[in-house]
Amino acid sequence: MKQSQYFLKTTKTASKDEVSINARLLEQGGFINKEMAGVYTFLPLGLRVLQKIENIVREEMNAIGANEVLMPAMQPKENWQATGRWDSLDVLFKVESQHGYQLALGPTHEEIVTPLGKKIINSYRDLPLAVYQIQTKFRDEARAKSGLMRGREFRMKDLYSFHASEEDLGNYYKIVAESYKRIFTRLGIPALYVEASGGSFSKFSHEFQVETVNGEDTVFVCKGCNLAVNKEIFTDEKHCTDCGKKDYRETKASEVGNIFELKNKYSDSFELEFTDEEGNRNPVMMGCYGIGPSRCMGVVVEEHNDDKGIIWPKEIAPFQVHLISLSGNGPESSKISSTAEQIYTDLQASGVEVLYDDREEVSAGAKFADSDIIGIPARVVISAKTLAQSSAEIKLRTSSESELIPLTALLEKLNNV
RNA sequence: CGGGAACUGGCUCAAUUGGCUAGAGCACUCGGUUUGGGACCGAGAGGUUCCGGGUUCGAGUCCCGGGUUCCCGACCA
Repeated sequence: MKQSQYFLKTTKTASKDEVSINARLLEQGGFINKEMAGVYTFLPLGLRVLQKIENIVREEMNAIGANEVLMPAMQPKENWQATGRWDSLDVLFKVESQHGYQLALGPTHEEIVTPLGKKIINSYRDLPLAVYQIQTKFRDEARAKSGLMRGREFRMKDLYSFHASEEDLGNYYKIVAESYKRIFTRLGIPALYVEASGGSFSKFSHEFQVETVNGEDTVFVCKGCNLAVNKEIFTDEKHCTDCGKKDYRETKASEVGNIFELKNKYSDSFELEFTDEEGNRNPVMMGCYGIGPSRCMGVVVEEHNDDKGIIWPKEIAPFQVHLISLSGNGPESSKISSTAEQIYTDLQASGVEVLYDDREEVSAGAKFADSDIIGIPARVVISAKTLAQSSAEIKLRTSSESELIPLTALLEKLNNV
């Protein structure tokens, strides 16, 4: 992508009353634009990151046998009344149609997926099953805060599983937990596995929490095995569920995922049952499992930055290479431009994702500053200096050192950054 | 939803005790110069000072009501 044609504008200064790092850097870098408190546009650069995160989640969900679906954001009031949550869920957005009926904007999808399960599930032979979606959710938060960390409209991957027994549910729950650990590691935000309350869903649940100084949660981490406990259910007398020790360290963390054993809670509301081997009707055992990709994006920025900007982990960076041409107006100007152009073409042909800063009339310093805040892993500079040695300069965003690479070796080098 | 703070051009901020035609930097347009860390010179465009009332000869500034945003708390399926 040529930067001169990209829907992108960085700014030197962040909005004065934004405090959170992710909001400041993502807005300054031209990744997102705030429309209202807790509601953002994902600009091209930000959308690329979001889609990479979602694709990692998608890959891992597919790998554990879950089927992708897409359920509606607009949901019938009756379904929410059936579970009692039309009145009890305080963050539910209720929409009044001009034609006189009401509906809900989905904050989660038990009210859709459970009746949906009735269309597919009749027999124990139909079980187990798992479906997931990656979708925009709506929650009428009393207080949206901290950029992408708590929005009123946000992206969520929600997975629902259906089982013939609690035991089978428990087994799948563990499979999902392992899948989640892989996901967060791939995103560059390895997460703690945390015992927590289940809220209105279940007595207990497990959260995935990323240790970060600005975290909104407090967790206690077992020094023996690293299993953690959320402050909300922690007591001094508690022995670790996993290793039995009673030695913890306290830390701040941000929640990026949460998994629940719903069991028959929602099956009962919608009479989702199956016939077992003996011909008896039993409620389907359900689990639900959530990850917020947009929130994850915020947490990644909170964790991966320096005083100059964002430092994207390679796997979710919007581009792998930021190619910068410092063509200037000198005698070498056109040669520099044409060399950079050729490198850009070659990189694209070999499948490297490259953002090419081909802008003329922009100073070197401004281009470097932009490159730093955008945070692409590898920066490649073509200038009169580098061409004098038939080379390009490579600098990794994580490093302060740069390296001259002969143009003849550049492509191979960049295919392996 | 309780408490605190803020709101002036696209962005960041000025504006004395209530006083003249509301200023500057960034960004933008034109001309020139410049090209390895957010260059420089000149010219230009850009304003319902969040909204509505009130006090006053006079309100960006004071008072009342409302809105929005950020922060703390509550909440967090």
